[in-house]
Amino acid sequence: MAKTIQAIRGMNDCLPEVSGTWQKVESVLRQVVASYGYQEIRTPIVESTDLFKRSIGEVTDIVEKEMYTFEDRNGDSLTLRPEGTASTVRAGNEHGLLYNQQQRLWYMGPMFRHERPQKGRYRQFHQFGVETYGLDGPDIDLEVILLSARLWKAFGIEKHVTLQINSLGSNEARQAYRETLIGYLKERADKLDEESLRRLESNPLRVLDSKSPNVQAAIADAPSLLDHLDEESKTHFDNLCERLTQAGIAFEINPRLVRGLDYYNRTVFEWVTESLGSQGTVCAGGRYDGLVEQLGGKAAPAVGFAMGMERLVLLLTTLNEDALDTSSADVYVTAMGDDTQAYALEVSEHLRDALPNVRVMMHCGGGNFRKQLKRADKTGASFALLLGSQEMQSREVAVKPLRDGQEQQTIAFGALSSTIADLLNA
RNA sequence: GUGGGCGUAGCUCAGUUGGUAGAGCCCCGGAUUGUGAUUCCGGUUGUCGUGGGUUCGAGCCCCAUCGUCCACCCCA
Repeated sequence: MAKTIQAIRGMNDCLPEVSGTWQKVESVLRQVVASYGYQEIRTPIVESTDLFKRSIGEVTDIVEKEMYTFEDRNGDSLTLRPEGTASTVRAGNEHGLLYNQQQRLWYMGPMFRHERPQKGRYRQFHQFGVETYGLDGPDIDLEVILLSARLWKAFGIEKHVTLQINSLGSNEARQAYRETLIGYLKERADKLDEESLRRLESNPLRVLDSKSPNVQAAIADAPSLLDHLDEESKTHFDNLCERLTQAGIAFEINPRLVRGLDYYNRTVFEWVTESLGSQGTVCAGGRYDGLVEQLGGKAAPAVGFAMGMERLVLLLTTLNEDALDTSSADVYVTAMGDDTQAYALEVSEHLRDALPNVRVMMHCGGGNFRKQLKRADKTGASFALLLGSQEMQSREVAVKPLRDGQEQQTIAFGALSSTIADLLNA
């Protein structure tokens, strides 16, 4: 045998046993965003490397060591997109969608980051995201969070996710706070671990959510970001919290919640679950009012979020194992004898004409009824149609239920589609 | 990038102090050539991840390497 070739590390095949779940997830996502009037935007998977350097931030891990960057044949540096927001803003600017306009957009597709694979973390992964532009009030922050909350309900997992929110304030206020925090941390440098000392230089706000109990104990009384907000951001945040409460959305204010991408300001939020191991953030987002201008457009406020679809699917399948529907047919058509083939085909095509949403699979490969019914059973079909010379001569069809104790019945060809429709709905 | 666990049949896994490879599932055939899922009988499944080393002899011990899973880190 020739040597086999494997998929690239961290890039997974989506096999039939889960592809049905993915399709369901995708259709629920589309339906919910449509119900809020959001429109889809599709952008290329490959972008100019500079786009991500300028938006995500030069010194972030994503840009420094996780991007799939390569040189095009003409020498340009290209990158497989590691996230969706930068591309959306780039496309919006390029086509004038963001110039003095309000936009409510969504996207869905594969993203690429060269990380060590782990549960809920892969090198090619999929994000579903929502981005809004031209709206600066807390009302749109609320809408975006409300939309995400509706998604959990639609998937029936609202009990397994919790909302955490925070405000990063204006860029100026955050800068000032950053200096204060660095001062505080440096005073306690002897109590910090190596990891935190490194972060002190690269991203001091990240020290706040260190997992080390020793570090947490040492910084228990660290100054809070929320006490250092500028007036406008504080009003914005208080207003959002109030509206969330009015809307009946439970949330937890987490002053240590910071985002890993540089472009965020003011509102940030995360939906977190306990059921996924260490990659527990299933959806995260916030406001990024400076990015549109930073990428060359006319300044426009923006809020959005992104959701990890692998994490969502993982959550759905671990919480609800028997919800997996791997059946491939509703009706399985069997035929015995060579001269019945044409009749079986006629029956199958007739059903597909009359009932386009019913999955009709016709047996191929011959064999006796016993063998054909074994196949029928394996597809998960609810009914088998048995077509032999008797049925063909009388223009009838034997309908055999496979999933419950119902009796087999023989009906006229003309009554077939309506009978099948009734049986499947019952 | 760092650490730990695991790599044996298509799948899930046994495999004793080192003595030449096993079970269940799946698949195929039959009991039953016009009736599945249940039952019974029979059968096929292998570069033991890869490469080296130790040994009379390695699935087992040693080294390297690749893959995979989990955690750190990072993030959705």
